[in-house]
Amino acid sequence: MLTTADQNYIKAIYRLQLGNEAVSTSALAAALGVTPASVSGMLRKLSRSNVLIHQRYKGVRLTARGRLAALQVIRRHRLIELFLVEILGLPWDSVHKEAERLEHVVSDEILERMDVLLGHPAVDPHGAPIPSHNGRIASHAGVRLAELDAGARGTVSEVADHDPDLLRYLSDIRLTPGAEVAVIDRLPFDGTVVITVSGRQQHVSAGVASAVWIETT
Amino acid sequence: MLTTADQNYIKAIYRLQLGNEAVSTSALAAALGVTPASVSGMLRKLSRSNVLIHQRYKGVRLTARGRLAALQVIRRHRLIELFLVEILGLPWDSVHKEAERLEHVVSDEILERMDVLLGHPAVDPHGAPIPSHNGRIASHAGVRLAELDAGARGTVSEVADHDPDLLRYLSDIRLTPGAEVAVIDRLPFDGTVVITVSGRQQHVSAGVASAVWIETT
DNA sequence: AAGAAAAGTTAGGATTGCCTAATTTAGATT
DNA sequence: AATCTAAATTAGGCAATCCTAACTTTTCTT
Ligand SMILES: [Mn+2]
Ligand SMILES: [Mn+2]
Ligand SMILES: [Mn+2]
Ligand SMILES: [Mn+2]
Repeated sequence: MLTTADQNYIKAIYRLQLGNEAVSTSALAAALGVTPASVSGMLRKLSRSNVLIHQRYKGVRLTARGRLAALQVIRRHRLIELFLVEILGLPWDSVHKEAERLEHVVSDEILERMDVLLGHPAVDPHGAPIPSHNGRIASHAGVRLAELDAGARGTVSEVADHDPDLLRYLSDIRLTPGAEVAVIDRLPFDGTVVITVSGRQQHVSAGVASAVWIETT
Repeated sequence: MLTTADQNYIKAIYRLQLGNEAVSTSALAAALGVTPASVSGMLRKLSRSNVLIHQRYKGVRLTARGRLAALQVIRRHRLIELFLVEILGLPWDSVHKEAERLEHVVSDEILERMDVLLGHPAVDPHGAPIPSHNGRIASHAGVRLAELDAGARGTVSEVADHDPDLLRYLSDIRLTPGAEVAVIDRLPFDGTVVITVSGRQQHVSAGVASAVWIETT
């Protein structure tokens, strides 16, 4: 059985591996908030349970089993987030942290009930796709707002979910999944993007703009 | 901070301590499914954090702090059970085990939302009172069905929540909290109780009858 | 290509919570 | 009061997961 720590490591590797290159020990350590030494130890242990392949000094990759395990944890995480927002009415900026704990303890039966109650939803509160039971996941359609040029328009498909402050700010300026956005201009010197969202014109910093994905229309 | 193990120990001591005598190491070990040696170790640790007082070879008692902590965990447990039954629609015989894990990881914010959504309920799905925030709890009104004599009548106030098989059986025969019961007879030789519940006459064994509490009318 | 810097691993240790086996204490029996 | 038994405790270990410090390997710079 995979422990909570195992699941967190596997999930972090999955996220860092998008693009499919091997994940470095230090990147993992940074993502998990532990020391590189701890990561080395855990990787040795996890490779024994065949969820990943670790090449000493070269990095780590999930196996098919590891990838499935990661997607199942992500499914739990995202369903729980949506449940907390939709059914319990928690603010969307706080549910990520909650789901980070609950994803390891909610039973399959409870998760199934949540899924049914939510009507088999396709995306979480931040617009991220919810993987299916067997690890199928919709591919990420969308470009970072930071990469769009003046004249582009589209719909917000997803926003980064980690930072509560950022999420509250995005709520404030209506830059949430589903919102219609038009890019008016991009300032060349610092990447600030000038946009129109729900009728209003806004300036968003390059940092914020790279935390928002747009599906162009 | 109290760990999951700490909380389970404290809760078990609270339950065994009803009546207020000190709880023995072996009783605790049996309740928690660990060895007496493990209990001795944990008691030493817990007494350092002032939730209980352990007199070597004499037994253990919760302090006021420990009692409050126990009641807060019990509050979580019971609210979660009710939430799982009422909102998620899980069967009442399965929620105890789920709550046993979730009680340690659900945040105060989530718990508060559950409480509101459920309308500040007074009892859990098995009829057990839900302690308040600050550790106030309704006293247990009711006598075991096993102790009633022919002619007695009343309402089921609570049933034992641990055994799923027993709970399914009680559901089957309608002997659930709120049900009206009349005692027709009690067989002297083995304690079997003959009752009427929702129009039907039933024989229940002494074991079952001692798992059901009745508030007599 | 040599040396320095960065990245990664190993060694050794802490903590938590459990175990078994050995020992000690309390309480009951004679 | 001595002895036996049952209960409880201590001693010594193990697995998981983290840490710091020391060492090794890879990569970058010159
Ligand atoms: Mn999230
Ligand atoms: Mn997590
Ligand atoms: Mn229960
Ligand atoms: Mn528990």
